[in-house]
Amino acid sequence: MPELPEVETIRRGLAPALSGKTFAGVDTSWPRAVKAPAPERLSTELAGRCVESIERAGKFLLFRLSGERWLVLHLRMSGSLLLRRSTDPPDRFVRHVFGFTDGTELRFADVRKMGVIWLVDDPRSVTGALGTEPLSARFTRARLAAALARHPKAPVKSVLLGQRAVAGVGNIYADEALWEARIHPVRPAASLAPPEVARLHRAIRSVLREAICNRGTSKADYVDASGEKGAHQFALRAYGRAAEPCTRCGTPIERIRMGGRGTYFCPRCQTPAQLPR
DNA sequence: CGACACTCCTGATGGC
DNA sequence: TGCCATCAGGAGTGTC
Repeated sequence: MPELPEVETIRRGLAPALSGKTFAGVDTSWPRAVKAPAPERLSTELAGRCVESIERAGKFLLFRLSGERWLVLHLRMSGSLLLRRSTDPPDRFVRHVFGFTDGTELRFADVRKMGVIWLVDDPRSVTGALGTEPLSARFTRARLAAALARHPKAPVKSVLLGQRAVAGVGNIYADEALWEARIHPVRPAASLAPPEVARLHRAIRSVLREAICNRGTSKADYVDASGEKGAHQFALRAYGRAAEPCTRCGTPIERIRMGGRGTYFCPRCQTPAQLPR
C-alpha cells in the first residue's frame, strides 16, 4: 500500500533510470485504469515522447514528458512499478507495460486493478485538490492548524487520510504520526490544542522522513522499482502491532476500526481527550 | 460544505 | 480438501 514514502522511494529509483528515455508505446490489459485520454489513444499519444523528469505529488507519480505533457500514475492499494528489459521473465499481475525505444520497459503490476493512469497537459488537473506537501517548507504548523480547524467534528485521523489537508499520508503513516504525537485517532480535528498541533506537525514530518530513509514499509507486497522490499515495517510503533506493548509505556497497542480501516494506537499514551491544563 | 456510506478489485487467510 | 466470509484500503462518487 504505497503512501508518500513508498512513492518517493519508487520515484528515486525510477528517475535516474528513465530520464532521457523515449516511450515506444504502452500495452494495457486493463484499459479501465486509463482515465485520460481515451484508453485506445494512450499508446499513440505517448509514443515518441521522452521522459524529462519524474516528480511526486502526494501519492501521485508525475512523469514530465517532452511536448508539454505529463504521464500521471497512482498506485492505489496494490500497484507497483518494475523496471525490466522486454526479454526478462514475466512478473505476476502486470496490467500495463510501458515500452521504451531501447528495449527496456516499465511494468505496472496491480493485483487489485485499482491503479490509475492519466496523460494530461497539466498535472494539476489530476492533483489539484491535494493539500500541502508535508515535507515542503510550505507545510507549517499554522497551515496544519488551519486545515484541522476546518473539521470541527471529523476525527483527526480521517482528516489526515483525506489528502486535502496534507498530501500523501495514508493509513499506516496516519497511525504512526498520531502515535508519535500522542494523539488519539478519534479526537475531533478541531479540538487539538496548539501544543498538540505542534506535536502532530513535527510527527508527520519525522515519521515520513524516517520511512523514506528506510525505503518504505513492506507490510504486504510493496516493492520498489528494483523489486526490493523496504525496511520501515521493522520501525513501525503502532500500525499492525495490536496487543504488542507500546514501546513508550508498555501498554498493549489496541486495534479499532475507523470507517472500515484498521486503526492502531496506544490507549494510554494517546489521550482520548485533551488533558486539563 | 461536511460527514458518511458505497463502490471498485482480487489474493490471502481463517473457520468449519 | 473445499468452500465461504472476511480482510486489506485509497479515493472518487453519491446522498443527506
